[in-house]
Amino acid sequence: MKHIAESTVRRLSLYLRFLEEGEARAQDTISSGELARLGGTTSAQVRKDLSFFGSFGKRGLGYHVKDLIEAIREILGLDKTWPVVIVGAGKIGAALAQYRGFSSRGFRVVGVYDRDPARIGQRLDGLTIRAESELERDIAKLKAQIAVLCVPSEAAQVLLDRVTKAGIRAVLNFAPSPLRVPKGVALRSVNMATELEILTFALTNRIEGGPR
Amino acid sequence: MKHIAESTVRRLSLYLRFLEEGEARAQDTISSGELARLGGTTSAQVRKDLSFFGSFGKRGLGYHVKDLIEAIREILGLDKTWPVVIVGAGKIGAALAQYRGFSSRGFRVVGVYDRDPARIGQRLDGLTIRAESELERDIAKLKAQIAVLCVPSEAAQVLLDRVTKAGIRAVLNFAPSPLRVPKGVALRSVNMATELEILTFALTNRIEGGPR
DNA sequence: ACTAGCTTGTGAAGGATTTCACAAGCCCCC
DNA sequence: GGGGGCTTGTGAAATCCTTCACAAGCTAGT
Repeated sequence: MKHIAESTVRRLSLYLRFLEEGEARAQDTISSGELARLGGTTSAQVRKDLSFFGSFGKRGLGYHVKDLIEAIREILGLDKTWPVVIVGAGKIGAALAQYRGFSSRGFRVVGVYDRDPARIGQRLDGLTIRAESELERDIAKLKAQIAVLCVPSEAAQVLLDRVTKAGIRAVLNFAPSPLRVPKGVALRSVNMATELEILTFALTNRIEGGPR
Repeated sequence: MKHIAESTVRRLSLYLRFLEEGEARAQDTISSGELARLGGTTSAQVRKDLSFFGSFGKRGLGYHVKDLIEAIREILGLDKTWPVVIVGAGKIGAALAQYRGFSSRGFRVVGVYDRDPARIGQRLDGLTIRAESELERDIAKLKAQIAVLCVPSEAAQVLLDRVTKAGIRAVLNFAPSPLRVPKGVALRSVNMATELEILTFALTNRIEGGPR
């Protein structure tokens, strides 16, 4: 397959949300124009995004909501349930472990890990915080391929190396430090300070409308 | 000033982190090549990014670490302290209110707000959770221009409208719903599910190396 | 069956961002 | 004071992404 831009994947995720809302309202079909309006983009963009993966619409009618939901779920890999482990049960890790928005989208948090003995054994929702030393065994046993890293910067690279060796293929990192991943492992980093800094840049430089 | 790409601002924030680490190690100068290696980009990219704002280096030598730190801080607007209000004291809001990574970068959380009477009055670090009804008065009094929105989707637009009316000029949103902002207000949204979905897309489509 | 009115899918154009490549400048050493 | 070895700053080229614009196709109504 041709290379797909990250911006395209991000928009597909967004369209999926609108489609699911439409489905909940018993909406039958939707046009590229309506999806565009909801997502703050153009109808051509919506059609182009979808066209990378096939042709899902009917000319004159638009897209059948249920069919398009199914198609995008499959494109994004959401047609199955993904077990996710959360590494680090501090404030952020604990918050994410209990975040409802994951389960509704096909993700299931199957383990939360920490190195602090004071935290091990505590319960978060239906999960018990486990010792970091169990990570390797659990990842293999649970066949988890996705890890969310919520540990301090100093510990991030070591833990990333450990989980990738144990079989993790994708990592969402919240530590504000650059990480190296082995080839074949996908990494995304979310840096809260950077997000705020993009905002202060906009404020400082008075850009009309600001970034999106 | 010419329009600056968001990707450029994001990288500047990253360079700043590396420069601060260099400063902590008493490093005196740094080349675009070294910054590029740390940030996973190219030296030409680093130089181009900086060139939009001026010329900060010395040929043959590189950039003076302290000077460049100061320059980038000024570009990003980090040469002052920004008061930030957090709206919503659920799991994510509470975690962010106590997040250390903000204060070290010039942000100061000056208020945390919730509508739930059970939460109002509870303490988070040095802050007391306050009633949402106090938002307008406090934003004016504290001259806060930045708000972090950590409320459920249904409440997000209403609260965004309220805080922008009260003087907020930039919003970092964690609710997974699209928001409309008045002109002149900057908005960024972080959607945890979308981040994971970009990863499952990469896993499903076996893209070499995956997204960054 | 034909027409009017939409809407898709997609090449081509346009715009934005990244990479290339090199002249110009600085430091250090001899 | 001059030369060698680096490194910056920046136009130009290349690549990537978005928007344009239109032929083709579907539905509904008559």
